[in-house]
Amino acid sequence: MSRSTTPAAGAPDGAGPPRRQRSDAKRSAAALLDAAKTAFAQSGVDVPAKQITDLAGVGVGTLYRHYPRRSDLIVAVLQHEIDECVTAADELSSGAGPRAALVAWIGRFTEFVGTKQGLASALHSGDPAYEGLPDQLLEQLVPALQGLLDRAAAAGEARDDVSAREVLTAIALLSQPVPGGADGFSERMIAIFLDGLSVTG
Amino acid sequence: MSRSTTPAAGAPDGAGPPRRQRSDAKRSAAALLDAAKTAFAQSGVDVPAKQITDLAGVGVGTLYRHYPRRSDLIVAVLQHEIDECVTAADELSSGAGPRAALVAWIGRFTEFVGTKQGLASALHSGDPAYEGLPDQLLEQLVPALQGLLDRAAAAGEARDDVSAREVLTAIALLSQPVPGGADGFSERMIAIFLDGLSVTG
Amino acid sequence: MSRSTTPAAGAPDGAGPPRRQRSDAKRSAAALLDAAKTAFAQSGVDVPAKQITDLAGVGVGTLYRHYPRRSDLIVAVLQHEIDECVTAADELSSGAGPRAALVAWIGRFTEFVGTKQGLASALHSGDPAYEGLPDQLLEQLVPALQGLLDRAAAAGEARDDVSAREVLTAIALLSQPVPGGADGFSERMIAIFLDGLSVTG
Amino acid sequence: MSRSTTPAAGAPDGAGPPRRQRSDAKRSAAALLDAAKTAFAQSGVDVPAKQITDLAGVGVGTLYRHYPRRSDLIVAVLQHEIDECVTAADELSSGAGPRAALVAWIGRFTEFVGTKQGLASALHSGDPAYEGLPDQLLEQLVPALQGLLDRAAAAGEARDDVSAREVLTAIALLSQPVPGGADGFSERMIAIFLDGLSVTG
DNA sequence: TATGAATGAGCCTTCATTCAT
DNA sequence: CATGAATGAAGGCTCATTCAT
Repeated sequence: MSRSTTPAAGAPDGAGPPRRQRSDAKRSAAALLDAAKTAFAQSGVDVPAKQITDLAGVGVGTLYRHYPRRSDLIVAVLQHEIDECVTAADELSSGAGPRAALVAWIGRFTEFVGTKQGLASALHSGDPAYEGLPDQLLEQLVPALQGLLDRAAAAGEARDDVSAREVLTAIALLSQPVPGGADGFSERMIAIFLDGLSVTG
Repeated sequence: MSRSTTPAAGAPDGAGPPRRQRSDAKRSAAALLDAAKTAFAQSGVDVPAKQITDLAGVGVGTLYRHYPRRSDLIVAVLQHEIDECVTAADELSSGAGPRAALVAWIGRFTEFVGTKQGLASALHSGDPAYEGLPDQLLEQLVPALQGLLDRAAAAGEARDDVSAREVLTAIALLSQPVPGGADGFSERMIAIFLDGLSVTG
Repeated sequence: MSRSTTPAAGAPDGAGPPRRQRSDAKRSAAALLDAAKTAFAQSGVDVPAKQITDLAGVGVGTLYRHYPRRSDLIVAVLQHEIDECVTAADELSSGAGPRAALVAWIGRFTEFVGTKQGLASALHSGDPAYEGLPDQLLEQLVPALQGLLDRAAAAGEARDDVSAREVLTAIALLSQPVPGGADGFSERMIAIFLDGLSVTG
Repeated sequence: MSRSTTPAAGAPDGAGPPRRQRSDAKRSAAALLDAAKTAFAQSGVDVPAKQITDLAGVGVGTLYRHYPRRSDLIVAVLQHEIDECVTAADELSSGAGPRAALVAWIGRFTEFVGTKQGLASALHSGDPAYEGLPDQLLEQLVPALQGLLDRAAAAGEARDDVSAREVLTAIALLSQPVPGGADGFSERMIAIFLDGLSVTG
């Protein structure tokens, strides 16, 4: 009734691709997901929405259409990566030896967690939108690790009084990137932890 | 030479309101430090300044006088606790056995880190104000742990190819509170890590 | 001359999805009109377009095709009801006695206005799109009332120094629903007003 | 932690008064009240906050400090005027004759309502913030009118089966400014209504 | 020195409007 | 013709920071 918006915004960019090709909404959603992943990694979960949309090459409105709340975006990003991680476990479990497979997968997981810095803290922010989220995500990874862990335990190469879930959490913590951390810090600390995990005595 | 150096203990105040007269700026600074510690713990480092000043019972202006930048406050809070932690190490080192002392101090440290959640992420935020800060703080703790670690290594109870600094960092990570974490999660994971640390083979 | 003017009732449609084929644009326009009437009543004239289109079961684009500006929709809604009101006057004028017919029609009009709450304020919003609109709409009702009013005046049952237009406006105002209004408030106040109108002295 | 606001905004306006004189918060609140009154009258209750603050010569923040919610401002504006209206009643009641006083006060009230257009609709918006507000405001005016009404009734100049509250509401409705309204429209319609009110038969 | 009112930049979010399909 | 995804301007609101008192 009152909005007197200027008729059109005109072309925002002479150069870019021929834009707005009704590129099947999915394109936008995916681009946003990707942009968010990058933006979150660079600037944390509180990164301004504008930064994400610019990176994705879409308007803010599009972000809100696909991910009404910030948490929706965060969840989507996490879920997307978790999926990849689970897949990796399947592939690894049918390959190398018990210990090797365990180590390999943990390496993959470490990599994943390493780029998720801020995300974790968002999950614990108390925002009701994340209610049970960490748990839910973690549960998807538990089976992946459990299999590998069982094989190792069966081979006498791992203690059996620790749950896959706990190991997962511990590894996740040790995978956090640290400022003055020399290269391979995470890997070496995780190795020590795994050593402790092998102390079956 | 007879003028008392004490800054006018009996300032004239007949007129004005009974305002907090010359109430030693230090009082404010301390109150703010305390309030910040609490506020940070409750709401993270991004807690609104107002919340801190309200808690401290001072005006915002006072916060800015004592701690011009948010980082100044964060640093102060951390430094304050680090000091207490270092002191504890001194006391412990001259008490129990090598391993016991090590474990005890790490327990103390764990406790400290456990309540600092958000602070850590602030340090890694990339903000130039924290340039080298984590390092600097860590360095103060290194000597504290190194002594305990050396004693343990000398007694054959710890590998010697890991620096005190690395152990400190690893423990700090494992001390992070986790959401679904059962009681004693941190302690148990740290125990496993220490087990790995004892694997001198 | 043998070609049927009916626009291809049997359009080829073998391929595409069973889309609403040539579903008479009128259907959409009508559905929108109806939806708008409801939406306006519920949420005022500023109700988001989306809400109207959802209610009508059409896409936003369709709304803009039929009613480019919000005012077009508002005008259409009002016009639609005015028409019904005028029709009612015709029927009533040839029925009951002077006073009874007048009262009856005003009752009908009251009902109409009562559900138009927000619309009125839109008309007075200063938006050039409504320039002269209220006048135009009002003019259509004037004849309807004038006849009834004249009959009453002729019978000495109404003063004659007030125009049908003014009466119409006054009644419209008194018909506005009021919050704490007891049932029949409008009716009773209008009755008082009509009493005043009868004071021919 | 992240806000990198440019240090200062500099002087927004070379010409204006020497600004920011700590002019006793009340000054701001009053200026805002006044500006709001004007802005509401000109552009309705939904007028952008910026428009109000510009008019008041203060920053947006100041608006939110004094009136956190839009409704707070609306209520304040209304209350302010109600007060003046009530005061007027006191003065009038001890002056002219019964009917004259009644008419005079209603004139005053009409004036008040006439400039409140949009406000009324805000009160009926269903926003919980206005819960009971109209009632509350109305109740303050009821005693003012009741006295005048009683005097008139006692003098046989007004029917007694209508409450002051109802009269108040009816008058308020008739006082609404109408677009094509000739000068004195409200007054004349109200006069007719009052005539009806005098029909004691 | 302390206070807290004022400021305004910046971010979030909604929604009118366009336009590719 | 209809659809609904995309866009981006507009406005709400918060909160860091300054500065008059």
